[in-house]
Amino acid sequence: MVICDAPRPRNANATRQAILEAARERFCSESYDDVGMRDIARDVGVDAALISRYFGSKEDLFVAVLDSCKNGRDLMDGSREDFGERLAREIIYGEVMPCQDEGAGAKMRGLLILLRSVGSTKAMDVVQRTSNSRFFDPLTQWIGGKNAPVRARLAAGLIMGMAIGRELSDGYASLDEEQKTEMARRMAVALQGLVDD
Amino acid sequence: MVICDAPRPRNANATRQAILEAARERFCSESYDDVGMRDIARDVGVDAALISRYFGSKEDLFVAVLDSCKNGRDLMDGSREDFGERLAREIIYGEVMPCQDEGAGAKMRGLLILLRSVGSTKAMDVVQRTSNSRFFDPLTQWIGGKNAPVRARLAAGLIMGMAIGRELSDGYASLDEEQKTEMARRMAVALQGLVDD
DNA sequence: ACGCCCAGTCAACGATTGGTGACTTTAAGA
DNA sequence: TCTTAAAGTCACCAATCGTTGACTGGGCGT
Repeated sequence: MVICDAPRPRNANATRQAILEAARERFCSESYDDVGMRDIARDVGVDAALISRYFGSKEDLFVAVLDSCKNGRDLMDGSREDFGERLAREIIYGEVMPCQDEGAGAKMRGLLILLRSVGSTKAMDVVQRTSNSRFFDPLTQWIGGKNAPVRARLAAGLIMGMAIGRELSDGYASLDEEQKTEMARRMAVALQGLVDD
Repeated sequence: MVICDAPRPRNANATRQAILEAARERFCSESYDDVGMRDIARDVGVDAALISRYFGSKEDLFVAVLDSCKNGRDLMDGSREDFGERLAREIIYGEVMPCQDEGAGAKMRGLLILLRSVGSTKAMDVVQRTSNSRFFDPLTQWIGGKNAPVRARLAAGLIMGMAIGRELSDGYASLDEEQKTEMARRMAVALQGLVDD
């Protein structure tokens, strides 16, 4: 997205970071398969070969990206009481997608990438191997209480489902403001119920 | 999956149907991108060129598959009262995936394909163009009542989210039987609440 | 029994993919 | 200023993709 015409200063560390950020941006707005090394390279203003050089393979880069983002852990910041409402607003009212750099939507990047990866067999292998320690376990611990694993998984599923639903419905464009409010309300209740219970 | 060594009788219509079924099977267990024309052809026991010949392009084949399957409409058969429970069991207890030919899981093929397509840009274009009339509208009508569009979308999102969650958690292998039961119960309640309300 | 039409095969195409090794260029230290 | 290690580029590879056009062979009508 951000192409800088000025020649980038020769700084391996900064370049590596820039690649990581560009990849993160790509991976959360397109699927694993749809993202090409050359796309990322073009975003950074660098040759694609450099990415292989720094990160090994595309799969390794993907893992590095998953490691670099917050995987929804930020969602657990803030009060427990309005978790449902906060998250529902984040999902319904467009602050989630597209993911802007360091913007409000940044919170859910890890989840978005998870979501985008559902299709690809290769990406799912990676995600499956790491999603427990990376996402479910922290969420489970944060939720706590009785049946925490079950509630955490339901909550995660709910969140992802809503994100997909939003995607499929083109941002709920066909719903009027009242319906959106109703949707946010219901979703907040459902989520909060899983946190509290 | 099903490879028949015996030479298939020369019957264009039957072959066309066989291709459609094999493609449906593939598309609901792998993503659009991961499914290759050659894979489908091998399943049927036919050359890949024949598929292009019969269906035009891969995208056209995908549309034909979406048209040919029931898109979850079967879910609306049976009583309204235990919809939540039926569906929850279907999702949690493995009758959904993998989709078997004409088996219990066949009901949700359309949804599964939807799910598998989330990643691919090309497949999503197709799905987005058609998912309203194909899926959301019938569901909305079946659900009926106040805020039907909102409730239908929430239900669809919930279902898809649970399916993804299951996928990510390798069929909830890490949950014991009691936890699975609890999960099914909670999910049934959530779904039924959306249908009834 | 012959011939024809069409179901199906085969080889190859152009494009695109991730990845590799040799090359060039830059910046920093002596 | 000269040297050198590293940063970055370039050309190319092997594999795979969907798709095409020329070809083959079997079954049906006559």
